[in-house]
Amino acid sequence: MYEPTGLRARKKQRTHDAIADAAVSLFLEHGFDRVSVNDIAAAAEISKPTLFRYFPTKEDLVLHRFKDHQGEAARVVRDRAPGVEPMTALHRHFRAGLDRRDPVTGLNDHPEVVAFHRLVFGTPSLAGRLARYRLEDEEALADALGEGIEARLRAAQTLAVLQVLARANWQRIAGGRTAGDVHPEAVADADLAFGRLR
Amino acid sequence: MYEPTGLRARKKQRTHDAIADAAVSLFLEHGFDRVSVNDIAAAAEISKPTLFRYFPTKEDLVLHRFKDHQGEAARVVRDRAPGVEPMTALHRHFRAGLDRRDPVTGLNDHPEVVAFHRLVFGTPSLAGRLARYRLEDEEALADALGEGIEARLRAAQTLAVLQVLARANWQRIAGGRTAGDVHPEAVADADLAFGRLR
DNA sequence: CTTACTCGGTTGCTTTTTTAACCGAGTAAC
DNA sequence: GTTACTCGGTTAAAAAAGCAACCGAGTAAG
Repeated sequence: MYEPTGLRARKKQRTHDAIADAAVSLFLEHGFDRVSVNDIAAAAEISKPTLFRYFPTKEDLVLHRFKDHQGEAARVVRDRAPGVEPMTALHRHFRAGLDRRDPVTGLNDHPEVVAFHRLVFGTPSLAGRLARYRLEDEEALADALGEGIEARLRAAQTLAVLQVLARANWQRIAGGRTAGDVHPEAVADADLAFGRLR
Repeated sequence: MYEPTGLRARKKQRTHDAIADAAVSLFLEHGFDRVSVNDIAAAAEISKPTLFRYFPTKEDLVLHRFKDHQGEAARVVRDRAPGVEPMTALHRHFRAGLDRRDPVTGLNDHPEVVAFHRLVFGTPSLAGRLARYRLEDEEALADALGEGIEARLRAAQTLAVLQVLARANWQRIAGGRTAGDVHPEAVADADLAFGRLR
């Protein structure tokens, strides 16, 4: 269990971050469709093929931030402590996300995060790909929950709930309120939603 | 007459500078012999073979600054305007160097330059290589001045004069005086030396 | 006298990056 | 309806960089 911290790995990490940072900042400034991959490569001082070696598509330049959370629900269920119900584990996990203002919960009022959110959901192709990611998440969660149609239904309902909760939080933030102000309602919403889910 | 300003060239230039800067600053801090090429490579965040791809020897990490001036005297003579005597061209060139405080004239009191000077002439292996560079300069200047033993003698005397002038200036600066203060004497010395040379 | 360092410098092999050219789809000009 | 763009994305070849292992000389310990 060793991670190579050689020059190669370090420079790769830096290149990756340089590309992602250049891309997001250009997208936020001009909009996703008005920035070409050539512009990004130039800003990051790398060539176009190199850009595509780090990110398979233009959309991934934005969506890679969600990739870290890919399959998270399934993982939470699979790694839960013995004796804990799946829905309880997911509830606690979401609650912890709220407490630490994890952007995926929608409860984060940093200007960058809000602008990033607006970028993603204001760009159809990005929102579309995000929806497809959810389908994969659903499948993975279904597998973690068991077999058959019942597991699938519960997985679909769970992810739907998570999305509604996050969206509700985000809309409140977008309305001008602070994360700290919204937090109690967000917790209450989550309690209610997960209670109903059980 | 176009210079390729692609990514490749730009990054090469940056790597070159990063290595040279890291090396000189480490040398100034700890001394030439107490810094290994491994230390320099680590500080510049490159591998050892890469370092030697940019600089053939450890000494060149310091002396590359003089390489820019390699063969300068010969060039000045060869490119002089028609009707101008070789020694006159060299005299004017040196005088111009004094006016712009070119470090090779010794008339520069920037702390970095002084420290660098002390580094070079306080390290035997470096001073030695620098002397060998002078021999090449002499040959080139001799070729520019003509053929036969006479041209060689004039070349040798000329470079000797240049070195004496620079060393005199440097010693005055090392004594604590400023470049502006020393400048008139440096000009007078040069006038005298080149007058005698003709 | 061996053993085991360190240091300047090199060698071969692999990985990464650049370059220039290309593809297919869209789109504006004439 | 062709021409000539631009854009997302790919390909092949060549340059550059990383890595590990080595060489030969020096040097200190036992």
